[in-house]
Amino acid sequence: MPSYSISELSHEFDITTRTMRFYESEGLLSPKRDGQTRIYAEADRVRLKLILRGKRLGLSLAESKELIDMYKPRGNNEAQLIKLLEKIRERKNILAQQLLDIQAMENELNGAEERCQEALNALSK
Amino acid sequence: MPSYSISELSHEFDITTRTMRFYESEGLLSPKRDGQTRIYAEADRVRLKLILRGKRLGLSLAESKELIDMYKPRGNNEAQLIKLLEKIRERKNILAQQLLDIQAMENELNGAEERCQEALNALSK
DNA sequence: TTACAGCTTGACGTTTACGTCAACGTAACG
DNA sequence: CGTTACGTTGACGTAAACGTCAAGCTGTAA
Repeated sequence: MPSYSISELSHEFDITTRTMRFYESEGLLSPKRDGQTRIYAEADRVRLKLILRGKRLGLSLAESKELIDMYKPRGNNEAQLIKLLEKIRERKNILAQQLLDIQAMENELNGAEERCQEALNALSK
Repeated sequence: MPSYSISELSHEFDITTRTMRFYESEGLLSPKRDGQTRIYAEADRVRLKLILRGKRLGLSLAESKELIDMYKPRGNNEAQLIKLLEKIRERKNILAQQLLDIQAMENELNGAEERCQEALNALSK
C-alpha cells in the first residue's frame, strides 16, 4: 500500500500544505501519524481528489464532506437511509441543472468566440 | 419594454435586495433610476440571470463580470481581441473539465443510490 | 393623520477558505 | 556543528459575498 507525505500530495494536486491541514481540521481528511508527521494513505488521496472535484463544481467543503460520506452508507437506520436517498437525488438535480448551465454557457462562449474571431479577421484584412 | 422593481427581480430569482444592491456596487448591474428608486430593464434582468448561472457553476462575481462583458466585444484593438479569445478558450476548458466532473460525480451518486436502495430493501424484507 | 409598505444609503458583522507569519522539532548534508 | 529541508502547532490576517441592523424618505390606504 502506497503512502504519501503532505508535500507529495500538495505537489500532486497543486495545493498548499496549509490547505491540507485546514481540510484535516475541518474533518475532511484524517491521515495516520508517524510521531508528529502526517502519513497519507491511498484512501486519503482519493478523498482529497473528491474534495477538489467538489470545489471545481462549486461545492463548499461542508457539502463535499457530506457527499463523500454518502458514498459509504454507514447509517443502517431506515430514516437515515431515506434522508440519504433524498440528498443523493437533490445533488443529482443540481448536477442536472449544472449540465444545462454548462451547455448554455458553452453556446454563448462559442458565439463570443466567433464574433471575436471575425473581428480579428476584419482587422488583419 | 418591460421594467422591474428591485423586489420583483429579487422575488423572481429568489435573492435578497441586499444582494442586488451589492451586485450593483460591484459593477455587475447598473439599473436606471427614478429619483432614488432603481428601475431594472430587461437587459439588467438578463445580466442578473447570467450572474446567477455563473454562481451555480462556481464562478466568482468578478469572473462572471468578466465573462458577461466578453459576450459583447467592445475592444477593437487586436491585442485585446486576442486576450479575449484566450480567455474564452480558457473558460471552455474549465467547462469541459466540469462536464467530466459532473459525469464522474453522477456515476458515484448512482452507485450510492443503488447501495442505499438495496440497504432499504434489505430492511423492509 | 397616522401607519404601513417599499424604497434608499451607510456601517458594521459574519462565514468560508484559506494565507501568512512565528516559533519550534528533527533528520541529513557538508 | 551549523544550516538546509521538511515537518509541526498556534495565532492572526484577509478576500469574497453577502446578512443585519439603523435611520431616513415616500406614497397610499384606513
